[in-house]
Amino acid sequence: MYLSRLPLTTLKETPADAETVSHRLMLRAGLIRRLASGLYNWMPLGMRVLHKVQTIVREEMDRAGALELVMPSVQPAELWRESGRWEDYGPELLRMKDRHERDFCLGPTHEEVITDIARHELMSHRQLPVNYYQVQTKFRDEIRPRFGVMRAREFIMKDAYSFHLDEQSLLEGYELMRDAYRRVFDRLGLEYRIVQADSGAIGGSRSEEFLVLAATGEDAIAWCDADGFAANVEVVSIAASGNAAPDPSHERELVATPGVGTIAELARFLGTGADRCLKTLLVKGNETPAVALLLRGDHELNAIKAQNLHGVAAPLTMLRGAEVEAATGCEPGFLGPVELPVPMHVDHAAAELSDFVCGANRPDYHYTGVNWERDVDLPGVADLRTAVAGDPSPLGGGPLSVARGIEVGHIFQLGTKYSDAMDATVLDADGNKRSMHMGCYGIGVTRVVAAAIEQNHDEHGIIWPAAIAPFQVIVVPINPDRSEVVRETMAELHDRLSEAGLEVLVDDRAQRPGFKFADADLIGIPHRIVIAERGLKAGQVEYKGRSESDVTLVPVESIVDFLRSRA
RNA sequence: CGGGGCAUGGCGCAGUCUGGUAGCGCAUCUGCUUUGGGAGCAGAGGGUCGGCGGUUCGAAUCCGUCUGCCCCGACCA
Repeated sequence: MYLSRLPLTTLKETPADAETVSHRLMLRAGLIRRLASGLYNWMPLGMRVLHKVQTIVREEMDRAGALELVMPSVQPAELWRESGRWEDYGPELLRMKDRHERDFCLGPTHEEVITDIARHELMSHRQLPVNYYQVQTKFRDEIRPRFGVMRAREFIMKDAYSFHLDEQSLLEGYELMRDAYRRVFDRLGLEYRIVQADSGAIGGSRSEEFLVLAATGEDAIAWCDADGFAANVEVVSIAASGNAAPDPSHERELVATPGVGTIAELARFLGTGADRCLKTLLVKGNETPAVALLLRGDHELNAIKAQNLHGVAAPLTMLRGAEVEAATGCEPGFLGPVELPVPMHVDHAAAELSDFVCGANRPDYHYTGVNWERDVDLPGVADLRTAVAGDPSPLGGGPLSVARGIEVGHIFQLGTKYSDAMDATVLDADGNKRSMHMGCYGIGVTRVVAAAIEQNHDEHGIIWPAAIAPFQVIVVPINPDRSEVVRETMAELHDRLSEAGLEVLVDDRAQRPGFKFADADLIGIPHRIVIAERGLKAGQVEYKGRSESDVTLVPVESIVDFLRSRA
């Protein structure tokens, strides 16, 4: 393809709103254009990348025996009522009515529809197992779309759903998908990890995430090389250290702390550490208006763990200022467990504190030198906090490391959650009706593109992994309008490389060399060939790989073989 | 949803406080020159200053209201 025929508008200036590298580069390179918040147009160059990702995904799904189909993105509400998710899914589900006032939604995922298909099409255990998949547009009305296509509202997902007679078969199907996913991400050329994960709104039992390692990732993963543990930090359980709280050495004292309402301010005000303070968080309860959660000041509450506690309403909801006052008689910022009139849970680490600091349930006052049992009964102890680097691995192999990542794939064992709710059954060999066991498996196709850029770029632009580059080779003629031999060689290389099956982009625009080099680097084509009059005198053109700094001279006639040896 | 901010040619911004004929850079078009890392000169086109309402002789600028967009935020207790 000749670049003069591709309206490529690259931007020299960085768009103001783009925060992350991938978002900036995708806009600057003309891969995407924003239509509205969280909604993006995929321009021709970006579409080529998207196609390549989709092709790899399809090839590996087909190889694993999955069957492609496509389901509507508009879905009738009845199905969602059947599964219970019309009520459960919340405002992320975009709902609408048709002209007859019937309820519909834009599909954020397709468990309901596929289960409906399965209960009509699958009757006998002899048809199982089956795995259906599609590559299709999803819509999730995110609270805050951001980072370009990384967290967009409309995005492309490959979703697959498997149906099995029993748990053993589900396990086998799950492993098959796990292997297929590994092949997909290996072929994409991405550095990733597979980690245990929370199954969230999709439901089911076991699930694992595929995370592309990148500093800008929205997820954090914890792992231990010694024992092979790896999980999303939000699901890492933290055992009690086994250390009892040291004996009290201070008397409890009421201290005036005017206006000191945060842990950071408190620690500074008292000249102590946040890890010597107790923070008291009030959340909505399901039996009482409020439940208090007590954590060490330097620790973070883990929402998933907290909402599984007895008495805590799910999803976890923090109380607002007025609600806190109604429940405790004190404004936020000065709460503590001493004589607090609400049910409480305390984290292991907080239960091991002695002589700690906490709010006095009086505005502008805290207690110091507080001790469990002596000053306040120790509430139920639980694992409430999110793991951090250095916490012990649950498998006992030593301290955990923590890194950030981008979730690009997620696989679940759903079990019979949807098949029970929607009566998706088959007859087994004995003629008995049995709910099918289900698995579901997703890859964020559009997000993969952004993740690839986060992981592969430099100060000049994108450096595409070979498998998903929009073109493999870019040919840059120097001043073609002034040199007939350059012009001829340009046309010759275009034809020869194309015939050799290479995807070639020829920059025949009437631009100066520097301009073309800058664009070639920005759009990240892996292989670059420069045609110049001076090299042609020796019958040579110049080759440079996108991530290399040195140029190689190659005879014109052997350029195809040379490129093949590099590809 | 709460808090903060922004809205002025295609993009990035100034001008708003202190009302008086709408500007800069990039991009686009034409011509000449230039030609190995985002060229120079000359000229040209393109904006009802987000919408509506108000104040005023006069509004991008002041007031009200609506809309859109961006950032931060379950961490505060």
